[in-house]
Amino acid sequence: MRLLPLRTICSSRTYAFTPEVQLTPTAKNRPPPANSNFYITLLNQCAAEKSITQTRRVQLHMKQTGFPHLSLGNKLISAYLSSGSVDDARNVFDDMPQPHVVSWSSMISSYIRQERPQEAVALYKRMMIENLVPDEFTFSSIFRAFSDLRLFNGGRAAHGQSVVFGLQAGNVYVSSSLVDFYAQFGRLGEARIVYDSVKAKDVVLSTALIVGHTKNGEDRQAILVFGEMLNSYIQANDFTFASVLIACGNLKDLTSGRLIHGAILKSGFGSWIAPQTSLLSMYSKCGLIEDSLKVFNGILNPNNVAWTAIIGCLLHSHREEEALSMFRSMILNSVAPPNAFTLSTTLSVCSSLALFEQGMLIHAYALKSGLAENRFVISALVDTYGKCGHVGMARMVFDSLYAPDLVSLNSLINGYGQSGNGEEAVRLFDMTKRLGIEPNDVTYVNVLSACSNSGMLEEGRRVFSLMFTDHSPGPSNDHYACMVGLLGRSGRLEEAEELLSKVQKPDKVLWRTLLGACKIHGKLEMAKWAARKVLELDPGDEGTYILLSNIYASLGKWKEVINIKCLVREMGFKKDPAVSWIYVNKKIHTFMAGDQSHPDGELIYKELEELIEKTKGLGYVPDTSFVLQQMEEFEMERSLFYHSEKLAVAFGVLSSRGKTCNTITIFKNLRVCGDCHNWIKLVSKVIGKEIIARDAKRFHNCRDGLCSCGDYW
DNA sequence: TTAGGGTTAG
Repeated sequence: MRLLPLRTICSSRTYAFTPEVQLTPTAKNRPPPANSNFYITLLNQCAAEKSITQTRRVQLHMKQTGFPHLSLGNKLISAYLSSGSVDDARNVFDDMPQPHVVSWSSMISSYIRQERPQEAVALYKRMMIENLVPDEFTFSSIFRAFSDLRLFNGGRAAHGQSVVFGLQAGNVYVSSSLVDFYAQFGRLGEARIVYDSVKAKDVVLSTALIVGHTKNGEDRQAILVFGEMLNSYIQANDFTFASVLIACGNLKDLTSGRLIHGAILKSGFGSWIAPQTSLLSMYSKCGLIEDSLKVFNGILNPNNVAWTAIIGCLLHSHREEEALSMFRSMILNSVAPPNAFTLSTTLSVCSSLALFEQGMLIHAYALKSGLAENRFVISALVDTYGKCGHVGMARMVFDSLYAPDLVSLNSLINGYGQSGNGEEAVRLFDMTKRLGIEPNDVTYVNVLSACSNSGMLEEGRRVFSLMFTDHSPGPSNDHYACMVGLLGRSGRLEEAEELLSKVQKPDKVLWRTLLGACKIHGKLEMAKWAARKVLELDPGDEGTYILLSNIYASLGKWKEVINIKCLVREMGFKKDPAVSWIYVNKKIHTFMAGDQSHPDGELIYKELEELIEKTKGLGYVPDTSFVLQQMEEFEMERSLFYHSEKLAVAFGVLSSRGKTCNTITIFKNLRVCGDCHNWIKLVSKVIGKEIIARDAKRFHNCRDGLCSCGDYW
């Protein structure tokens, strides 16, 4: 027997196993011959199974067998698009001499689904250039691309084309999409014309108009369209119910909301997730958070939309602790992981309670899950860090933005303002236009408040004057209130009053701001006048009574204080008691004035006495003008010593002793008292640590006897 | 073709 040369054997093995062989088949290894029907069946299967790999294999097989695969190009495109690979589909599409119109429209709608509107519009324009006739599916998707890209004229031109091709009037698919397009640009008039042009309206078209109205703040109109729809015997679906409930919530129209809740149950949508989510939001907006929780607990498998909704509801109902535990439950129990919506909402909870560590944990989660680049998450982080007194961290997150964002910028300006760094706030404001951002109302409120917090009168005046030249439509009452506050705090009460007189319709906030300034400077007559103005606008404004009584108290006019207190009691008002709190060992410890309920009460009072003695050694003199009740001088001092913020600081000092932490952070629900402020500054010097006091308005970072607010707040 | 949840101030 003749042996084959070794090299030949090797090469034959190589031949059999390398992929090149499969691409250049010989008669022996050629795959079985196939016809169109065979590949059509295969491609249908690939599409049904949504498999990119299988579709690629079939395409490869076609090439190997020499089958003209582009003859089934439209089928291939369809299989790739079903599998979610728009790029593979595009490769086939580009190789085809004349793709079918269905392939054009499928490509366009897939680009839109994948949030690639630019490519969708480019394909649509190519259709126009090549004189192709789009079908109804092309039009029903292309308007979304134009609205996503904020290209109103492009969309309107496409509307014209759809009319020319006879595909708009009478077509609910095209018209629904068009109604949505016009509504996205706030053009409800045009949306209504399109809606009216369709004789045989359906549920989708009606829902599109309802949504259009709610998105543009026309909630009453939305409910009217819903009624029109029902009168035309069009049955609402889950989308419709979910949308119209938004309108009820915005209007706080509980009667309609409840009626619709009943209708949802009757029509069998009671267990559908979108209407349920809308229902819980509606109840929360109507102030019925318990009902929201009831609806949420009835959802079998809440998705991340429902979880986010309930977290937001709890936040808006000021039940932040529960909102956070809901977030924890979501992480532990839900199959749906938190998304950017969830994170920004939960960060807002952290921001509201100034929970720095929780905020950092969510930041870490965002980084790990790839959500740290979402603009909502970023701006929520900037806000949270700023409100936690860590404006440096806020700046770091802001600087990580590729393109600066208006909301983040506003949050950062606010962060600087609250921490007493008005100069940086103004510097950022001056950079705004250079960053390509147009400041809005919030920007001006924040920068003016920052000036007010830092006593920057001239800068405040300059910024305010810019509002008349650079900002249309000029300052609003809120901006005037900032300016009145700034002038008032600087002691220029007459000027503040003069500015106020220029406001066409001053609201109670403006008058109350003037009243607040009068309190700082003990201007009783002007205070009485401002208080009268507030009460003319809102006779039940309890804050005004309290402010006025505080002014009398600081001037020692105890008879008037008692009169007001009686009046307030008769009117049934209850003043929010001052509460301070501190986080120690992952627990919140709250204190009220003279509070003895803490388990470590004795130790805390002992610590407090010692701190008071030590600060007296540094020059602390109790300032009894901050006592708001008539009592003997000695009693006044004692009452000052047991203010809630002092107790919280004493507990903080006690708990941090021997530990490495260099900062003690306390919180107070109202403004920090002036005497406590002086005392806390001195305590920071005594213990050699920073004390951060966050009150209702701002941060006080006290270090070495000085405060970041420069004693101006 | 239509839908529910998100960030800033007051």
